[in-house]
Amino acid sequence: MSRVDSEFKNRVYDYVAQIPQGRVMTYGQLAALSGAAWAAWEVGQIAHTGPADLPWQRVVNKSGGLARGYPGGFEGHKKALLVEGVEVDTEYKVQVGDLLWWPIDKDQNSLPL
DNA sequence: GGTCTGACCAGGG
DNA sequence: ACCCTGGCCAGAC
Repeated sequence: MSRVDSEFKNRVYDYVAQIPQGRVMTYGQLAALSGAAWAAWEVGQIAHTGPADLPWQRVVNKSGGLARGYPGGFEGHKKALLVEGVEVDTEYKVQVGDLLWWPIDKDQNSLPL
């Protein structure tokens, strides 16, 4: 069995589904939370091949950069984010420092899962 | 079966 | 700040 099994995938799906509108998460973050910190790349593949009804536009890379392979390319990704009220600069990046979502409530220090 | 690529990341030069 | 490398894995040829 592979080290990145369907369990990992399902966790990624769960986390992505829980990202609130207007916030973002990173690939590495999702990978680490799902139990495979080295599998950030896998998360990208999962995003590419996974269910289209999940808000993949809320997933960006560590620098806030958008995804090449998003349907419609950078433009498509940018548009999808703008609809949600997320500002995207001319370099196709978002302010990840302000918008990054973390499933742990920092104030209450509790886990929603 | 080997080899290459990829919606990535961290570290070193 | 840039470019390169190693890491690890799944899919496509």
